[in-house]
Amino acid sequence: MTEQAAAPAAALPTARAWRVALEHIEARLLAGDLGPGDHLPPERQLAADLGVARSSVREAVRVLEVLGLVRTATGSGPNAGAVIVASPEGGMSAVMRLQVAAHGFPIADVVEARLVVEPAIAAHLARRAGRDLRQASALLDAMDVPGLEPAEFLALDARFHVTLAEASGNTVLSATMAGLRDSIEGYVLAAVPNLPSWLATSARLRAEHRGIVRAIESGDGTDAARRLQAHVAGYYAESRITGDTNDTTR
Amino acid sequence: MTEQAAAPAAALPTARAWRVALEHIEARLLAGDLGPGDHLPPERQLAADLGVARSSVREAVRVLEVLGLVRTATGSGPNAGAVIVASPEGGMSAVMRLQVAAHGFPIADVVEARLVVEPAIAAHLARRAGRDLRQASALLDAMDVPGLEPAEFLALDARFHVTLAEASGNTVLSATMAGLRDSIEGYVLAAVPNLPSWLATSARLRAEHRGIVRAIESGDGTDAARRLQAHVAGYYAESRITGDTNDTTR
DNA sequence: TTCCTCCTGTGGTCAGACCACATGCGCATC
DNA sequence: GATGCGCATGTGGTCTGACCACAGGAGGAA
Repeated sequence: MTEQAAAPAAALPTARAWRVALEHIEARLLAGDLGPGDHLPPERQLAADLGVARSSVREAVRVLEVLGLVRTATGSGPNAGAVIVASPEGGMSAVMRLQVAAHGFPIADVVEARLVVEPAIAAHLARRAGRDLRQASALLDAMDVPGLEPAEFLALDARFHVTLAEASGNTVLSATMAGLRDSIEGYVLAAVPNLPSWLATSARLRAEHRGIVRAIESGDGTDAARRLQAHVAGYYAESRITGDTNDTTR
Repeated sequence: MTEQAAAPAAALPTARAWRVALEHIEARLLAGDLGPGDHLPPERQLAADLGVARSSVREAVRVLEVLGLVRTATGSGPNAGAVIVASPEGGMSAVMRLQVAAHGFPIADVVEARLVVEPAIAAHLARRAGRDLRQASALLDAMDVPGLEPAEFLALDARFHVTLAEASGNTVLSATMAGLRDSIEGYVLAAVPNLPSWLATSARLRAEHRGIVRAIESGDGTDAARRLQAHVAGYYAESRITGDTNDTTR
């Protein structure tokens, strides 16, 4: 329906100017003409080259910025301008977070996706040679500090899970995991009061984390996946996360 | 260095206007104030309310549009304006496709992500009660038509895999799968000439598809996952997909 | 009652201007 | 000749105001 771009070829409804700019940049990326570290042409020049207004170019650049493809900076010099960075975490988080906010992604689906994806990552990680779990272990040590606030603990917990995904060495998997986790961060925090006992729960989570790391290190992918599945599912069941937050904090 | 945004708290560097608009809309979404089907306020009014220029509001709306959260239309009446739609496929595809183009997502990582995610989806689907694979089966029937061009066949193949993900009933998983598949579509097509024999390969793919559906229908998640893993891995190995396309077609 | 016309409000785009900022050249000074 | 400082320059960020195309609906004319 919205795919009029794939329509025959007759009377294309005057390609929108910002899309012209976006596709121009995408084409230059695909052609290898632009790559990480390179600067986009100045907005004014790009506008002149493409025959569109600068505001249209800016809309395209804005999209690229939110998607994590470019970083913009004012001023002059090598650090100024729009630079290709290709850091996907921000973009994945943005799309998932906003889709959750707009009810395009039900919370339950995000949780379920974690239950599908994360054990698979753990199993994959267990099979992977040369894995390095020191960073993840360091986070577990940090979580053993007594007296942590739930918010602090859960922040470390989130980092732990994302770090595991990063240890897989796969940018797509880690960015996806980061997005999944970020998109429901607010809801996870809001559901803490539902827990029967924060102390008991946090202790259990810490023990489960250690067990997961141990399983991965021993190369037992099946066990790691099973433990991770139970770990994630258990917490969500206990905290009874729903979509009713309405406490946006910021 | 560029992280002056994370500075103490003093003299926050004047939040960028477009971000103000974006966060305002996100907050209204989170608060349930806006939902699918609702209209965003007119750009001019939103600009006046927030004390920013209309161009800044437009940048925010543009981001939302690319992320698949709103659909915009000119004119007047119920269908005009910016309407919340929350269709995630477009946004996921956009972020993944552009990240691949900018070398933020190596092709190998996308392929590997499929190898991790898709078998997990299949296993999850096999365990799911009330699954409906009729649509997927119909696609397989369509792929049995003799004389299909590789491009046609692969388009159906892509639809089959995405349809399987959709059958899981999980919007996050299906949108992710769609994004993964879309992001490397061009490369898959470009690698067809690498195949030793298209006829033999397509025949094998068709047989494997049937086997996968059979495994899922029989509820054997382990077998379904194993078959899907071998199916995807086998094709990529045989077609020797690389990141060297440089044939952007459009 | 029906039909047609024009008014209205919407997004889409453009043009031009100004600002804040970081750099680095070039001049004045030592 | 070496050194230090100030301003020209070019960048993104923002605002203002204008015009266009379009779709719907109100209102008048038949």
